[in-house]
Amino acid sequence: MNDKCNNLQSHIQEIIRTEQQMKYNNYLASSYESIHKGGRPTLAEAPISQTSKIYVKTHLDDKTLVVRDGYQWRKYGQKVTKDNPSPRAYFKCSMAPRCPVKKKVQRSLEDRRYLVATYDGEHNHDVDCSIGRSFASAKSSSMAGFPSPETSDTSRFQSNIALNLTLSGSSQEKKRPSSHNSREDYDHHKKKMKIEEYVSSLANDPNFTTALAAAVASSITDLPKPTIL
DNA sequence: CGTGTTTGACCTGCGC
DNA sequence: GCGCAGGTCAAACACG
Repeated sequence: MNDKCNNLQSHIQEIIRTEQQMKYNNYLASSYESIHKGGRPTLAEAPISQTSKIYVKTHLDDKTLVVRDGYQWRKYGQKVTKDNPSPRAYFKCSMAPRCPVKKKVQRSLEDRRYLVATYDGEHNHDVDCSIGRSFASAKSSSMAGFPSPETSDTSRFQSNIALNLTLSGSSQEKKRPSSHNSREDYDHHKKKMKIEEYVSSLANDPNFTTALAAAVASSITDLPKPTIL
């Protein structure tokens, strides 16, 4: 057990170094953005619990601008903005008829592998699917069920991980009722393939393994969670 | 047929 | 007042 703890501790040191590297990368991205947004309130100035921003890693050739966060969104517009050649997509929360939450999704100018999702407002309802709940619980200890305001790079980092965990519970999969026989088998197979794909991508995702290791470590020991300065 | 997406038009706020 | 850019609307369209 002690050996395992020692291994974990040394692994956590690596994790912290990795996070610091990520923090630096994210800092570059946000600095670039604030410079180019001119006049836009800085994130620290933005009202807490009203606006938050998360970064989601995607494939470069993925043009869907879809950020799967456990909620159901309806796209209502798309624009190409002046400071970023990638189109910005506008979404409204469609899980509740009167939910005021909106989000904007645009590929990061600094690092085009990342989508930047900006959330506006607060949900007046819960996530009603199991995946959504797992999304919320994945963030449970330090975050609410909704992406927290971007007050630190840690939150952005954690949001990124949480989002990757929700991939199989997208709106695209939620509504088809189960049918029978070959159709059911086909759907099941398809779902299985998808899950395997996600699991494989998670396994290869250093962010995920990092967070997993930290969670395991903190549950075994009383080590504080890694923090970013 | 219901639901979600696309996309051009329109609205609004801001700087000059 | 004008022009620009971001945000929103809504008709047309696609899809299951």
